[in-house]
Amino acid sequence: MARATIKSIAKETGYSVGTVSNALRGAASVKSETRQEIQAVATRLGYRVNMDGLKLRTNKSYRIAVLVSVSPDAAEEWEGVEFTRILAGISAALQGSRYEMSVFNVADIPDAMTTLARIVQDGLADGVIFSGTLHDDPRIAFLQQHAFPFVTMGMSDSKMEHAYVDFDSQAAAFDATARLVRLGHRRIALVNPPAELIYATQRQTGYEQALTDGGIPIDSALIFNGSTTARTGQNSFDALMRLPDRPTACICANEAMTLGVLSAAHAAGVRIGRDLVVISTDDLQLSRYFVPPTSTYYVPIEETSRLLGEYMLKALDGANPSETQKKIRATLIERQPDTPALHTAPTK
Amino acid sequence: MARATIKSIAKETGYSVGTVSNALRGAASVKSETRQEIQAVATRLGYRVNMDGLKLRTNKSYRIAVLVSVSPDAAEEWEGVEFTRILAGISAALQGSRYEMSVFNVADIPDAMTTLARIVQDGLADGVIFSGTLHDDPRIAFLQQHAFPFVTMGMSDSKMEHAYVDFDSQAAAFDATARLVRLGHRRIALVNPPAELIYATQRQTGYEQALTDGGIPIDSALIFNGSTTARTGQNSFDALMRLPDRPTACICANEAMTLGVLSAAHAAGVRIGRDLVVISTDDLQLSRYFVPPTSTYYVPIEETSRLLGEYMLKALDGANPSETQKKIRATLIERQPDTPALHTAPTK
DNA sequence: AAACCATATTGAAACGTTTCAATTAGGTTG
DNA sequence: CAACCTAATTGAAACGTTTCAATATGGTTT
Repeated sequence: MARATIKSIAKETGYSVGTVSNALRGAASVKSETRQEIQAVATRLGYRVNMDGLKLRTNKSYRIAVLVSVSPDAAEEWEGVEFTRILAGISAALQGSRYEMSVFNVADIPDAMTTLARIVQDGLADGVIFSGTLHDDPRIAFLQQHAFPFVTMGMSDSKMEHAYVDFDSQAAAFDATARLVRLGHRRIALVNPPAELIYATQRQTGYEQALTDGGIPIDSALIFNGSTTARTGQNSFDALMRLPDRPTACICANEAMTLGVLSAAHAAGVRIGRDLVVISTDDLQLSRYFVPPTSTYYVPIEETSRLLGEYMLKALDGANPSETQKKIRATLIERQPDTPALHTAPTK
Repeated sequence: MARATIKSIAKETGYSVGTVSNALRGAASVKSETRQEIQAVATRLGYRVNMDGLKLRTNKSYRIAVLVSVSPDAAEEWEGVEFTRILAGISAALQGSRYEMSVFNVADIPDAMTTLARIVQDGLADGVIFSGTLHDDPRIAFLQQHAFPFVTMGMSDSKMEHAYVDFDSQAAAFDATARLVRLGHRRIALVNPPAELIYATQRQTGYEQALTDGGIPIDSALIFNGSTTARTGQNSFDALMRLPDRPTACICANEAMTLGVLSAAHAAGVRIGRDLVVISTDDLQLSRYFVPPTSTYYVPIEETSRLLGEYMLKALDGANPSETQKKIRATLIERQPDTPALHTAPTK
């Protein structure tokens, strides 16, 4: 039993293929009784549009490209990003639309650029979603220049407005820092993503603002940038321990970095929660299983990525950028007792 | 400048579309000079086949469905599976072929079954890849019944041969257990995935065999099954501690479970490496950052998943199942000193 | 009753590809 | 030279869809 097509419905109902096509798309030119009759037959026969025919005719791809970065240099490392959940959220949002999600693995920014060029030129997709926005992001510039629809995870510094879903990293960093300051900490380290990332700057801004509000001078020796891996956390901790005036607290950007800090602290015999208070941002709710568990600012990743998909559909529908922008606040989950700063810094 | 098509190449070369089509596919019926001439023009014009036209004509989808399980009940948990790397491996293998990878999110087995039904009936894909094979796996039965090509990550107990890539879980569990037995451990716990998974059985078989070889009785109170999450590790540890005769070692199935055990041990004041030796299997190389780091049997996940893609292509090419089956050995990475079993079990 | 209008439907072309029967050209055999 | 064979190429149909000019139908206005 072959799949029902417009042609088979035409034969069944006696109308022409043109009418059936128009009826199925709910065109006003078709008399409403006719439309209902045709639609009834269509559902009876279990008609589902053949996207290949549709795409061929319309020259649209009905595809949303999702750029997923798999950096080979971090192959031996874990970057703490659960892309599965992001993809799940996006495809959930696309459910019911004619669009489907298509995953494009990219290694780095140049690779992303060539991929985007292919997508735009060869019409591989009708829209793009990607994350990790940079300062002067070349991907955004390219897509805007070609008037190609896209949604980013993370906002940008582009002059031109565009669709995005962002975490309020600045607010989270501010809150975390202010909280530590209130507890009496004056030497607070920031373990941050690479500086070219917009949200690294956002975090640093929030951090510095809270310090300034608390009358604490900013010390660049306490700020670290690196890939969001455990190794970076480890390296940062080791560097911190070499400082003459050691920090009593540390704010990490994600679970992987936190894990690295805890790991290095354990190796160095530094007691987390007493000698060093660690607080981080968290998508996977993993920090509750750390030794010891750490307090985190939690962001619901799946819900967030559903928004990515929804905004993509809106953008393809020609929506105004202002309707497709959202900043999501993280919520604090406390797992460590509010430990005040100790007066004496730990000695190795 | 529109994209080159067979038609435009026909016009350019003076041959008919039929000849061009045959030439581009390297058909022997086309004279070799003609073929070369046409192919030269094709590359000059940057011709790339339009898959929509191709698919419409051939009624093939040129698509490989990858079933990715995103269980909503584990939404708040981390299952320790890095699907990003799996997808990257598969799409790397598909690179250069005409096939593309398509991600299908499924919540559970029934959901997977309806998804598979749609894939098979509506021709959504030409082949399927999925992981987590079960005893009497209904997915495998369904696909075999419909003679639909597929490759599994993990072998099955199906009577009919099929393509798979598997880790040698049994060997890894055997080695791990035997190693602990050599160190004098006699009470060894096994923290295992749900029993319906084939590899849970494989692990248990290896474990029991090593115990039997060492003359140690098998105690079912030391065997735990549950989702591969940190919570399961935590729960297992708590149950272990309630036993009158506590274990001195524990073998975990993945990083997430290991993390849960470490976390619970920390909470209970049990010293890992002294009171309890933990060893696990590991895909992400994450265990080296645990507190304390744990020894693991490591499986290179990206390379493994590239095989999944390669076998899929072979299977679509009608390859014999025997050419598309592989069992991969894990390699031991030691991170804890070889701690012998203590005589006195820890008291809480 | 002729002319016009609005509404509903039709028919055919087009998107890019493969496939296959039919055709052509050239060579070999009887 | 007629008949046949082989090799190379052509032409057209088909896949499922949209789109749009053309047509048909019936009603209203002049």
